[in-house]
Amino acid sequence: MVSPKLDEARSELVKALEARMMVAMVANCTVSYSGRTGSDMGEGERLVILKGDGCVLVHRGRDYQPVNWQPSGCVFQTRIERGRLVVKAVRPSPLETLTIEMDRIEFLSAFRLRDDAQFILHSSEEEMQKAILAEPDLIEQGLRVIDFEKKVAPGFVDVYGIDSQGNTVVIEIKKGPAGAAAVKQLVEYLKYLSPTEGKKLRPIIVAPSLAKGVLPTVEKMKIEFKPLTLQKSLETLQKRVKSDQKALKGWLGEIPETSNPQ
Amino acid sequence: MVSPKLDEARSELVKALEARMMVAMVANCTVSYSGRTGSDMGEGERLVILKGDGCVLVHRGRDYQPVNWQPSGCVFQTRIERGRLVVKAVRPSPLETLTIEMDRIEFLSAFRLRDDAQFILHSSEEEMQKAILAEPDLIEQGLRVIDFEKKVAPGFVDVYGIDSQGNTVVIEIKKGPAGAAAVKQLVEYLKYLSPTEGKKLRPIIVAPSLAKGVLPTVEKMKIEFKPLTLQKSLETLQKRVKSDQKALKGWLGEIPETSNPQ
DNA sequence: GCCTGGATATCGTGC
DNA sequence: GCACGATGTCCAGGC
Repeated sequence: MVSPKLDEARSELVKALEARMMVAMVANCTVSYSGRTGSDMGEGERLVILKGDGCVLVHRGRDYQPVNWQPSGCVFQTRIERGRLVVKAVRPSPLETLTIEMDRIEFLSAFRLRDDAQFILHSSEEEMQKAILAEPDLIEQGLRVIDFEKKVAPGFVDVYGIDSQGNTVVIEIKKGPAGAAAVKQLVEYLKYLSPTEGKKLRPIIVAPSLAKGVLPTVEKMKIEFKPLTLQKSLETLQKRVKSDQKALKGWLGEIPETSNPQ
Repeated sequence: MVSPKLDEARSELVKALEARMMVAMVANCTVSYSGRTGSDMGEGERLVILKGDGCVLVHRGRDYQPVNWQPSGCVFQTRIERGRLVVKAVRPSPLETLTIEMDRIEFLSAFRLRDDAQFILHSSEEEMQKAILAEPDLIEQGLRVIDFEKKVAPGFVDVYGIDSQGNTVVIEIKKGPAGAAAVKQLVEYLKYLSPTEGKKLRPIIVAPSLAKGVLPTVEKMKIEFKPLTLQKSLETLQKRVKSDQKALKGWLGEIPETSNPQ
């Protein structure tokens, strides 16, 4: 619908929302929010999106973030008042209300999206951990991994192992520059771990780099730093997949054309 | 444009992006992201939004958040390859790439949004702080505020003052239930502050309530708790505005019809 | 339900 | 550019 009248737009909107379709509209409007805090915005043209699960987005001409929004689970009300189409989205808990008042609708479109695909996020810290588990030599020659996500009092040790000399190795992984928080966390874990009799406890931070201020602390606490990037981890896992496929070839006599992750 | 051919869609897209217009399209597509981490998503219909400032949003049929996105400042590339319209959005720093491959476009629309309005957010914690600065008696009789957002080693003290007995008062404000983090933050600040000779240091948490588990810590650390809601703060500020207006009336001989905050 | 920790967090501010 | 704090953070997982 291009430039519909307000009552036409309203009936289309109601129909679409009842059918749980997605609605996108471009309209001149004001927007106000009241709930955990409040906001107000005067007249202007915006892209308004209402989804079938009861969420709302109001986008301006720029910025990735919506200027106003409402999460899933809202109840919608529409009415026409003083020459304006008013759309309210009320979220029950916490109680908050988004009110959009439109006086000129450039455009309205409703559609249903057929979409069964899975979204797969390659969480970087997890990939780094997988790479270390698959190839402990990434950290150092002779390291053997004993456990991972090992529970200690305040949380979980990322990787827990023993080096070639029999010392206990405790690894904290960070995907970005390791900051004070990471160091503090590792130090905290050390309080609850003891080395084998006559051996050492070797805390190691694995990350692409160390943040600026933490070097003194790291040295003082005798924490080692082993640089490892996400890139390198992914390469290692890739190689690993290939060598697994070779092994499969020996086993089954063929290599699958395409791998099917997840 | 409804159900355009890929090359028609591409030329319209290029034209719109060059004119820095916003483009919204509904298309069957795959999306992959590579950068700080990575993601992949198979075939499905989605709403794709490209804005004039170089940001991208990919929305599915539900959820407030986009499934994939790219912030402002991206460079767009488009090409047709193996019967698919490929749109790449590259962000230079940090280097990350979002790739959308579309094989069927249901719908494409380009528009320019005229929007000069200001967005006004009534940030709650700030309002509470303003209320305390305007009316220190909200906390207790005789409190005088010395400073706010006062810099101490790990951060900023929300409000810093002296009570009627000459003791130093350190206030941490929370708009919601004050949890362990708030208490820890306040305790941290105390390390870097000393009371006047012969006087006490009084740490106070100001919030609508205390979170469940923190009462023991609060008592142990001798932290005081003063309940204050956003509502009460706003009322106080409102009254303040009115009394300012009365003062103005005495001064100028009139009251403005509507206040114009911000 | 409350609380804790992670995020492709984003975004602003100070250095 | 980097580090740090605030966010209507949102969101999942645990208790």
